Amino acid sequence: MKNLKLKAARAAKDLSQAQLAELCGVSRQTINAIEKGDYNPTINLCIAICKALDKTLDELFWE
Amino acid sequence: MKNLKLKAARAAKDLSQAQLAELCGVSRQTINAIEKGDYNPTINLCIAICKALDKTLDELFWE
DNA sequence: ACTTTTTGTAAATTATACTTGACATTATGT
DNA sequence: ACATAATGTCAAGTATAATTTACAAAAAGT
Repeated sequence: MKNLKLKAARAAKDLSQAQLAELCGVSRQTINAIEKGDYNPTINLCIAICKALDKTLDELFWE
Repeated sequence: MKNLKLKAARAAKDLSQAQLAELCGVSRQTINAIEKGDYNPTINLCIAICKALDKTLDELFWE
């Protein structure tokens, strides 16, 4: 299941997947895979993504 | 850094590390390591832990 | 005191998150 | 139409989350 909340939050900040990846210190493919929803990132990466997008874990990764 | 919020939430449910591990489908050592704080669990495991303890991600894993 | 449960910790293995590099496709702009 | 940026996806490699087995040390119970 795709993570549309993440996709929307990234769009709201006008960031590309590559730019968000840079901010989080991971590869573009990793961000793409998370948005696509076909895997299971670590909590530290989720936190880095949240901070980059000014969101909390519950806002982006809770059902 | 130890995850004391997790430890407290588990205590509040009167669950041992082994019982919580069972509920989450992981090993006791994994729960121990997360409480001890020396590593980086996946988001799916964090969510399983939250559900077992009736907490949200922000309550247990957000600083 | 003794027993039992719970916790802390370690080493070796397995599963999987994440990387790099590459290419195709879709959007956006001029 | 053409160029460029952005996204989707694959395959092979590396890093590390999570497992198993095992043992020692606290904590809790009787």
